[in-house]
Amino acid sequence: MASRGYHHGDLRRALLECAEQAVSDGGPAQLSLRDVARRAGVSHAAPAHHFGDKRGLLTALAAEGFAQLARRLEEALAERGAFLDVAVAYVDFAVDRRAPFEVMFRPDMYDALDPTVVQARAEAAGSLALGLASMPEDAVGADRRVAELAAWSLVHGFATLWLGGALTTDGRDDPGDTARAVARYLFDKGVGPAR
Amino acid sequence: MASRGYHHGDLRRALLECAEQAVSDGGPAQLSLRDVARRAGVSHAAPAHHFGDKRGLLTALAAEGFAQLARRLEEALAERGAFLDVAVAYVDFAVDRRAPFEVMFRPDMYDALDPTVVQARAEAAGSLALGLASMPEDAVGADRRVAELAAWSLVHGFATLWLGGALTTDGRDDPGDTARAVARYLFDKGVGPAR
DNA sequence: TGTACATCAGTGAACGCGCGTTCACTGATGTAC
DNA sequence: TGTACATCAGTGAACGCGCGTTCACTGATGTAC
Repeated sequence: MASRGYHHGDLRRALLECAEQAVSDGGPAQLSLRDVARRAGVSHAAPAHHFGDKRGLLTALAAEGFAQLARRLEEALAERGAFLDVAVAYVDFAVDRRAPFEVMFRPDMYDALDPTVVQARAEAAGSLALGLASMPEDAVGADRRVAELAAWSLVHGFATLWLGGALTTDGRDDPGDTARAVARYLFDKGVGPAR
Repeated sequence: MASRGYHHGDLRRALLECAEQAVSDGGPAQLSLRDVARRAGVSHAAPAHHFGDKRGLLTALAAEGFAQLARRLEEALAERGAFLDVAVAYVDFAVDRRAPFEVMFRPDMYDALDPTVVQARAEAAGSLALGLASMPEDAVGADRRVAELAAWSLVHGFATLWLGGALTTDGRDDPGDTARAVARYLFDKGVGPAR
């Protein structure tokens, strides 16, 4: 636990945080173990010691990301109780936890079959579906599977476009607000101004 | 125009096609000029000769992609005339022109301000909006801008999730069919079975 | 029909760089006695 | 309280590799005369 000296204390944690920063700066593909080590002020061989190899580091990042997304969606559902809030939470996660989000949906870059990843991802998907289940029956329609897919596509697409800089922010600059208006659109057409 | 010999004929075209293949194989980030040259059976300095540098090649790829997307959306609108068809065309493009699609929405990798790119992108966006304009007034609702955003998010999200392998194809394996059901959901809830 | 010349598409050698991975090592820590 | 030892986190030198870019070049083509 000594923060200085030969032993770091919690280097694994620190490396993950630096990796996240690195992904934020240059995207998942630019990530390099040496850069992460540099950011953490540690020898370049240290990351390999903790994660085996580059793939291992990305796998850890993805697993953490899914776990946190699941937690956030659950919280939104528990606190607010409506699908709209879950949708907004999804977009919020993508925006302020951009790095893990981008890694998570690039399964070719990490071990997507890693048990930790698989479980965390299932939890996140479950929360989203649960959010949808809170909608009144007639708003969801006949095919619940299609509704789930549409809901996921909508929030995921909005988040992706936003992150990709494809959306011009004319006027409203808070993605959460815009996301709410868009998500509301899915189940309640003809809304007035957002919020 | 001689296809053999020192002069290639249309090496620029050939390089773009090889680049697309390379992106299909390994993603945009893996693209390397040397690999593209190798695929085209040409010296590794040749791509630089045509595109200046790596960024130039990706810019050309993106410009072509947006132009083709715009064309496809226009065609779908002209032939079928309904928003649903435009939505399906968007997803189809993403699926069978995966490589350019992935490049297009990673604007940090190329020169997004390139005039050719800007124009082609605007055309594509216009076609999508036009598709939406074909919907009856009461299906679109009060805020057309939000409707456009929702529509784009929906198709883009679906396409992205599909490409990312996030969607388990239980049963229906044609993305177009599923996309149609999902898109229909946006404006016409409570549909029965897809198609 | 033939010759000189300009143009430019494509070559290939060379450069320096950052990377992932390996491996023998060393320093710090905790535990057994 | 002190000593020996096992454990393991982190080091640093070394390797081989593929990359982007540069640059003087060469071969093919078209055009002027």
